[in-house]
Amino acid sequence: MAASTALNGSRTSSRISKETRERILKAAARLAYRPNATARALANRRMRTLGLAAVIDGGELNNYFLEVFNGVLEAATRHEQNTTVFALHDWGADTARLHGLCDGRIDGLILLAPTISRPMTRLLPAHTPFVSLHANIALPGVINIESDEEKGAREMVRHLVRCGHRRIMHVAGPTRQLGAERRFRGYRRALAAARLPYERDLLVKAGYTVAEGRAGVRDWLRGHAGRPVPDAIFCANDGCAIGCIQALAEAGLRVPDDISVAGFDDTLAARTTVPQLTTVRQPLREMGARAVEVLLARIAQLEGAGGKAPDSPIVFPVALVDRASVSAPPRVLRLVPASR
Amino acid sequence: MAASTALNGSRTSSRISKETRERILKAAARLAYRPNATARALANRRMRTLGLAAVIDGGELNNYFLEVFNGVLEAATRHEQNTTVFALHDWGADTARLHGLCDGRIDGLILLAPTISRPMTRLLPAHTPFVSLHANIALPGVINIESDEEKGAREMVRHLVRCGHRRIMHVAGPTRQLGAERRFRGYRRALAAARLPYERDLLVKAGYTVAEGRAGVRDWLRGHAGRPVPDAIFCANDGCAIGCIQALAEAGLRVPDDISVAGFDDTLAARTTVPQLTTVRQPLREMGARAVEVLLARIAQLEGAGGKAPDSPIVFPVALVDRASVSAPPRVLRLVPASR
DNA sequence: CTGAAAGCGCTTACAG
DNA sequence: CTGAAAGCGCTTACAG
Repeated sequence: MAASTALNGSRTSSRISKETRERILKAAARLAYRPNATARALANRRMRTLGLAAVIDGGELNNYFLEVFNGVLEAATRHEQNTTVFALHDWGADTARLHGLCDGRIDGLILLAPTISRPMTRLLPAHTPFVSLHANIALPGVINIESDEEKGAREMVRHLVRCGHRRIMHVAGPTRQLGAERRFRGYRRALAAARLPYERDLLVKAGYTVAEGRAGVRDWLRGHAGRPVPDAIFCANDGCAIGCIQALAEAGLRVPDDISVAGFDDTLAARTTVPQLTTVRQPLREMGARAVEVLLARIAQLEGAGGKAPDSPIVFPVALVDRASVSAPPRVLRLVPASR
Repeated sequence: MAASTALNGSRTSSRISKETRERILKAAARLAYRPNATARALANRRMRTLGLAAVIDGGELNNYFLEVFNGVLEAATRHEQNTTVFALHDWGADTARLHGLCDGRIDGLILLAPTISRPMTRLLPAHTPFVSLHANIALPGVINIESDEEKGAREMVRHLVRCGHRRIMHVAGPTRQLGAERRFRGYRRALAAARLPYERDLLVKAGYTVAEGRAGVRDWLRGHAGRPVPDAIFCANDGCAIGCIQALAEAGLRVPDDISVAGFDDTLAARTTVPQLTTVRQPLREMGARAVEVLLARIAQLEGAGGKAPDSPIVFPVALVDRASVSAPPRVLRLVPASR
C-alpha cells in the first residue's frame, strides 16, 4: 500500500512519511521496478490506451490514414496514452470485430471514416466511448469530426475559374460517400455561381485511389479522341488527382502546361509528387489530434471526472493551397491525342 | 472455472460435460459476455499485442513507415495480435521510454530502423523479446531483418550505365546510417566495375526526406551554372529522388527527357509521382510481416512453447523496378540553366 | 465431471 | 502515519 501511494503520488486518506517514501523510491530505483500495466489496468479499469479503427482500402493503409495517424499519435503521446491500430477490411462485416476490442484493452476508440449503415449502428459496442472522423452518418452518441468539404470544393473551382478555366472536369470519389458527395456538390455550386453550365460529360466517376483516378481519366480520354480536352480537372482527392495526372501523361498531356489539375486533402502525396499539387487542405493532422482530445474528454466525463465533451459535430475549416499543378489555360486549344 | 475452460477450450485436467458446456455457451451468448482482456493478460502474462517503435522523422511518420506498417498490421491481424505504435523522437533520448512500454502491455517489440549506439545497447529492457528492422548495429540477442541494399544500389547503377549514362550523380542519404552507407558503397562498386571514375563533385549529401533531396540538388545546380548536368542521378531513396526531381523541374530540367533519376525503396511515393520512379524495390511490406512472425516465434520460444526463432540476420532480396524516370541520355549535351 | 481455492500484481477504502 | 484486507476478472492446479 505504501509503495503504491508513494510511487503514484495518489491521494488517499493515507499519508506517507518522508522517510518511508524515500526508502520506497530508492528501492524502486535500485530494482528498476516497473508497475505491471495489466494489473494496474485491472484495478483501475483504465488501460491508458486508445484505439484507432481504420478500413484498409484496397489492401493497404493510405496517405489519408498516415496524415490522421500522425496527429493521433502526437496527441496521444502528449497525453501519455498508447495507441493501438485496428485494421478492418469492411465496416459492414467487421463491426462485430469491434466488440472484441472493447474488452478492457482500450479506453476509447476512434473510428476513421466509418461507413456504417443506419441499422448497423445498434451493433456498436455500448459501453465504450467513441469518436468518429469523417463518418458517413451521424452515429448515436458519437461526436463526429469533419471539415467543410463543400466549401473547399467551391473555393477550388472558383479558383480555377479565376485562372481562366471554363470547361472544368470533375473526377469524383466513391458514390454514396458523404465526403465525396459534398465535394461534388461544391463543384456544382461553384459552376452555378460562375454561370458555367454543368456538363454531365465532364463528370468522371472514379474513387479515392490512384488506380481509379487513372483508369477513369484514361477511359474518358479514349472515348474522346480528337475532341477538346477540358481546361482543368478538379479531382475529389489527391490520390485520384495523381492517377489523373498519370493518365494525362500517358496521353502526352502535360500538367499544368496543357491542362490544370487540382486535388483535395493535402496529404503527403500532394507534396511529394511532381508537379506538386494545388489542392484543398483539410487539416487532417490537427483533426486526428482533436479526435484524441475529444475522446479523452469523453472518457473523463464517463468516469464522472467532470470535463465536458462537446456533442455536436466539430467542423474544421479548409484552405486552398496553391502549388504547381494549376496555371492559366494554354493559348491554343488542346485536343485529346489519338490513343497509342 | 467451468466457464473459463468451456469458453477457451483450454486443456486442463478438467473435462466439462456437453450439457454444462452448452449451458455456459448459451448464457455467454445471451449476455454478450466478453472476457476482460486485462484480467486475462494478468493471469496469462500475455497481452496478445505487439509493439512497433518508430522514430518520427522530421515530425512525421513517412512512407517508409507506412509500407512496413502495412505488413506488420496484416501479419499481426492474421495471428490475432493487436499492434500498438510508439512514436519516439530520438533513439538516443527515448531509449529509456522503451522501458515504460515493457511493463506487460506488449508481449514483444519491433524496433523500426533503430540507430542505437553501442553503449546504449545495454539500456534496452532485458526481458522483452525484440526484433529489429534495418538496425544500424547488431543489437545483442535481437534478430535483425534487412535487405541486400548494396546489391540493389549496384544493380541500379549498372542499369543506368547500360542505358548509356556515364556521369552518374549520387544523392546520398544520412551520413553514418548503415543503409545509406551500403547504398553509397554499391554505387561506387558499380562505377568501378564499369570502369567509370568516381567523381567527388557528383556526390550530393542530402538525407532521406524530400526537402533534403530538393535542397541538395538545388544547391548543386546553383553552384554549377553553365556547366554540364549529370546524365543520371541515383538517389538514396524515393523521398530524396522526388525532391531531386522537384529541384530539376524548378531549374527547367525534365525527367527523364533531359536527365534520368532513380530512387530506392519502392514506397507508395514511387508509384504516385509523375513520372513514376524507376527504383530498387525492398519488399518492405513483406519485411514488416516477417518481423511479426519472427517476433511471435521468439515469444513462443521464451515461453518454452518450442518454436525456434532464427538468430542470424534475415536478409531479403531486392529487385530493380523499371518505370518511367530513367531513359537513355538525350542526344544533346544539357547544361545547368542559369538560376532564375 | 465439478467446484472451491489460490494466484496474477496492482489500488484503495478502512481500521488501528 | 502505517499496514492488513478485499477486490479488480480472469486462469489453473487440485481435491473431491
